[in-house]
Amino acid sequence: MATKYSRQREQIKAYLYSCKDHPTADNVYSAMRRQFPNISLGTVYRNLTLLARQGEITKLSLGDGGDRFDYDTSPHYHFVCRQCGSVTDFPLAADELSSSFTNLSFDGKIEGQVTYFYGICASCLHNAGPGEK
Amino acid sequence: MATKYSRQREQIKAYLYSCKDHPTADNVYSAMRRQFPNISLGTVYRNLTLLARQGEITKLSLGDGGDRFDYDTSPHYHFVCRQCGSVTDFPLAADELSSSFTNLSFDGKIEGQVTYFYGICASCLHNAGPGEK
DNA sequence: ATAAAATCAGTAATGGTTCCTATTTTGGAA
DNA sequence: TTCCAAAATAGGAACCATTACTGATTTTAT
Repeated sequence: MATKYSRQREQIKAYLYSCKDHPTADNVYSAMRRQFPNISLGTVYRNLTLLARQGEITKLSLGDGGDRFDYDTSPHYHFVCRQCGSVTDFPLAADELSSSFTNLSFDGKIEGQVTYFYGICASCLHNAGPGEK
Repeated sequence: MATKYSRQREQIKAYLYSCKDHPTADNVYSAMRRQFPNISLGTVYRNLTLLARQGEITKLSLGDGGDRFDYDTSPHYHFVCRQCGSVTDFPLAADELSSSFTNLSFDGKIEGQVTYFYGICASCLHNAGPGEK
């Protein structure tokens, strides 16, 4: 259970911290193969899961496609483009949403909330103009 | 493109409308096999997808496990129990949350929002008391 | 140095979902 | 009614993301 050092995990973390986007496990795998040609996809998954469990990164389950991973663990929201699939940070302060439900009649223990927005991103909106695909 | 009648789809819809929980495609498949022993899982998926596209039901993608389907298409939220996996309606009026983000500086087209809550449901909380599994 | 524990690469297995094909059902028109 | 094209079906293969298993390798405390 004690976590030992591993070059692979170190690089995975470094890669995530260098990313503005929100890569999938497969994106990370592709990037890692440049440095570790023999790295296994399982290794990528294991380390992403471990890092997420330790709170060093966040795992995003945004419906379609694979899960994504975010180096930014501060509370914030995301926007998913229905057309190109891109995931970007959403400029809405996290607690603008999450504050209102403190005293409602719910009998279970509320631990958290998942919220994301979807639609068409700016880039796809502009490219759609003159009828191109 | 014109939708034709089908007994299977009719029964799938009837089953969903009789459900208080939020069954998965496989739940629906199991239920349908009682009436159509040879029904195909593909048929269930195709019809659930069709009904969702036509707005007669709602498809819920709540992270873990398979998608779920809800006969109630009115805007409302859900609570997912992290322990038993149950999905229940969440007693928070939908527009208490969804109103705040009209005039923020976002350049894309916002079409919708996905929000759900997670934690431990009342039943799991109570059963966990005396140390049983 | 050494040995236990953690991690690894490689690969098989899983679960949920979609896709394909030949056959059957539906619904409008002859 | 009967005929026909479109839509739907059952069955099964294929697909994708993820997890599980294995025996070899690396890390780290002694």
